[in-house]
Amino acid sequence: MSKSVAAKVAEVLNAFLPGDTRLTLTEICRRAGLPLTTGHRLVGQLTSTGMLERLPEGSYRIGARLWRIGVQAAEPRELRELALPYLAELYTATRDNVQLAVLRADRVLCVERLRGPTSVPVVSRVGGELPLHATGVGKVLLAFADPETAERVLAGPLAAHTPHTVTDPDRLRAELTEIRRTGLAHTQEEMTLGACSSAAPVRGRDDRVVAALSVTAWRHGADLRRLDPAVLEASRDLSRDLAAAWEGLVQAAFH
Amino acid sequence: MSKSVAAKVAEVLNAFLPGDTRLTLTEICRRAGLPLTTGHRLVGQLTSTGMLERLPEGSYRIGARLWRIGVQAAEPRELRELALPYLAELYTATRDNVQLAVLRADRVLCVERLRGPTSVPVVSRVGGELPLHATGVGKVLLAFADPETAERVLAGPLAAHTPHTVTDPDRLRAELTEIRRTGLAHTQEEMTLGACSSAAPVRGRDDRVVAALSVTAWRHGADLRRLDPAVLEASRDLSRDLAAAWEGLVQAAFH
DNA sequence: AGGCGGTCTTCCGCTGAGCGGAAGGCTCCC
DNA sequence: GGGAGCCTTCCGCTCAGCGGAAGACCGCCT
Repeated sequence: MSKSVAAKVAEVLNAFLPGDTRLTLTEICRRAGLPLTTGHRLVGQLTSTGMLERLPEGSYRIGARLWRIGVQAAEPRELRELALPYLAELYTATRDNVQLAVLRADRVLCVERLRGPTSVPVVSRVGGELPLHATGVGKVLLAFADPETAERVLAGPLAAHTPHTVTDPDRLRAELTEIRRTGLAHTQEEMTLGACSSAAPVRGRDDRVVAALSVTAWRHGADLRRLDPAVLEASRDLSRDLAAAWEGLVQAAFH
Repeated sequence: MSKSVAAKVAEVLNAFLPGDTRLTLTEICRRAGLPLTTGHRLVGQLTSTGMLERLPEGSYRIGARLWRIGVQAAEPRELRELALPYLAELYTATRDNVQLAVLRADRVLCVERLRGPTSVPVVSRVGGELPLHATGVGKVLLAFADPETAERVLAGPLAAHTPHTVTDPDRLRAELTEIRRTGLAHTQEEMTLGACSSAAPVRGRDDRVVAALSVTAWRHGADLRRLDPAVLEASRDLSRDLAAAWEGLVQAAFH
């Protein structure tokens, strides 16, 4: 069965990965699995409609129109809109890299990120993915995930991103147990050399963990645990607000 | 000439306007100008690819996959990423509705918005549009727009959103002159009854105004001008950071 | 119970939009 | 000059896309 045009359009758009500021037509076709002619025609049509934009030197990037459509997605917009003020306070308190993430397909999906001119550069990008075992938010999400998810991840390949990445499943299980006990996760140069983080869960309805937030700082800064109180406070305040928001939605549904 | 499938896909996605949490299939087809059968097929294909999501009660919404694609759009992502820490500080300082906007097709395009549980509810939505003449950010963008744009907007219909909306072009011209002089714009219940705002320009390369930021608060709160220092500071700091970022990009391009 | 209005789903004969290999042009580099 | 990589255009072929019609479902009202 041949692929529909709409499916090909999706392949073209999916060719753009987080971090790709622009792609050549040839690279788009390679990633989308389309012949050049077909890709050329579809990319042209998507450019005409504003979904893609062509740069002066000939390559393409995601268009502003797609941004306007994409930001309307309820998920994860509702979460990030509620979270933004707490992330703002956390950023103001720490002046470091603040992040909000959710669990998606056994990976960390970065929903929002705040960093200032003096923040540690990190690899996360909004809309991008990171591994669960090597990031603060990832460890939190893993700790509070259902046991099947956790075991599936721990049984899978655990890549060493730096010499400090914890790749031993038993050691990770012990860490996850501790995270569930304390409500806090830490990493020490496990994803990026020099970068350490403190992370905590964000709870929604029925105390379920729906996200995690974190601060990432340079290792040689002050003791990382000094970030814990601010992280815990943001976690608590956002969780409370989410619960209230859910309650409001339930109230609205029944009245 | 008939419309290509890719163009129809764009029409379907464009049917979703800011504020539409979900649409029925029939409404999507109505807005996209498509027969039910054609729409049904395309919407089904877009749902299969994750661009749209179908809700249990049968209506549709923008899918998370489109969010992930849309957030990669360089414009306005680069601006908002640089702006976020300054918006964060402005929010923390004021605890009110903070907004970043750009000029797009003679309208205000809301690029980012921060509001907390106690913030004044406003009509702006990320990705949504608002009029130039009735909002703080709009007046700033108009004041520093090229003269043709300003005259075109002032010559066009100036809707009265509340009884306080300034719709007299000459009065608006005088306001714009004052805004250019002081670097600040104010509104008093012109867009929403009860809501007042203070706004300032965000400058990029060559001192060009590329955006505007604002705080919106309840009228019966403290005197609005108390917000001015924080708004001006955020405006100044962000503009400086943007200039430095441009400089860095220029340096990178030549080395 | 029945009618109405709105929604969504499926059918299926028809046809032109979509297909993509080939050829060619352009730019950059060695 | 030649190679590599990119992008553009052509054009004969064909089946994916088309959409009106019919029908199903649901909720509301009388």
